[in-house]
Amino acid sequence: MNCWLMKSEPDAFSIDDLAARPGKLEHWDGVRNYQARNFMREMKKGDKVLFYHSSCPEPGVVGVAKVVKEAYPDFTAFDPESKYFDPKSSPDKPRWFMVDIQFQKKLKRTITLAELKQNPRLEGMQLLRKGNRLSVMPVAESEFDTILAML
DNA sequence: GCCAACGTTGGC
DNA sequence: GCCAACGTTGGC
Repeated sequence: MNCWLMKSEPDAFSIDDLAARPGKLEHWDGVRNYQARNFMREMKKGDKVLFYHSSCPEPGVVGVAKVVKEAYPDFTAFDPESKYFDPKSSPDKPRWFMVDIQFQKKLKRTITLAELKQNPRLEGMQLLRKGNRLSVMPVAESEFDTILAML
């Protein structure tokens, strides 16, 4: 069992949007970064995901989801109408992948980035590294538990 | 809106 | 393979 953190801009797709989806399911399309893609390909069914809101007034962890479908080709890359279209990706040779996640819970409040930074137990977290821009990244299980215990 | 950090592209 | 230019991310 691995743990992950996935970022989303709440204006584009928030934890409430996930909770409102039929079956509370969503395919995580649009990742166009190789490192993030590689992490998604490592994800296993049942892995836990921290849902993080970025680029907003109060960035931080807002909920928990789980992986319900392992990596498969991101079909938005094949669609010329999509903003995620990539002519270098094709159904025979897909370059980009996505996973499906399912809503588990919304936290009673946002555990803010500022709080995470103040917690000495989270010092090593990839999210807190300077200049970090990955939208998908691994989280140690101890860090995952530490964060949820901050509620 | 600013800016630091990082990834990607493309000329050489 | 190097590196400058450019685009994007994301906190503030």
